[in-house]
Amino acid sequence: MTGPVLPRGFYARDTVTVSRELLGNILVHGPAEGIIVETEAYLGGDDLAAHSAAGITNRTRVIFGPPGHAYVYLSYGMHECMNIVAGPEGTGGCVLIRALEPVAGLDLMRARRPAAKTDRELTSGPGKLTKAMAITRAHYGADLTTGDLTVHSPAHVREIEIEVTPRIGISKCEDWPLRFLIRGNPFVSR
DNA sequence: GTTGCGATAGTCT
DNA sequence: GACTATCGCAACG
Repeated sequence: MTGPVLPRGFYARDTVTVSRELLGNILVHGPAEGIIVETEAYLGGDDLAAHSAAGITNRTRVIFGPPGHAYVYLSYGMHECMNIVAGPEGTGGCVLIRALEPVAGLDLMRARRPAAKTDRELTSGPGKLTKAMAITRAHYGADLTTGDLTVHSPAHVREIEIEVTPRIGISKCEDWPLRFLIRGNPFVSR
């Protein structure tokens, strides 16, 4: 059960706001659905940890396009990671989706993630969730407001507590507090 | 429960 | 040619 698709305007606000408010919303791809429980903000401008810091290249061009589109890239040569372009067009901000709480299509996810020994391991990391949700680089540039891959508000809004920490796995701007997660949720990474 | 390490390929210098 | 916005397994305690 999900509410309406988040509109373009949701994503057009500043990247940190979008990162925080994405928590609790639901990523939907066909029968597979998961609540977003952990995100990271990657800013345009002087955030040297962001891929957009390299400027507009073949890989990063979608980050500088209109908000609400998917930026999917290959990490460490084998895992895909999914981001959502945020902020006004041209600013180079995006939000990395780091973890989901699976809510529908669990059997499908288990089949796609044979390495997961428990349901907690299905989507508790950026490379894991793309596998479980069948998100690939074919979704590069996909419009999340109209396509088969969408983000919905929840049918019933729940009160959540947001925890803020530094981002994971980077070697620049390591102490910027740009990782956001739902406090106490067992499906967050690491 | 934790720590350490190798795999693997696309992207940029 | 170096460097990754990671994961899973093996070897511990």
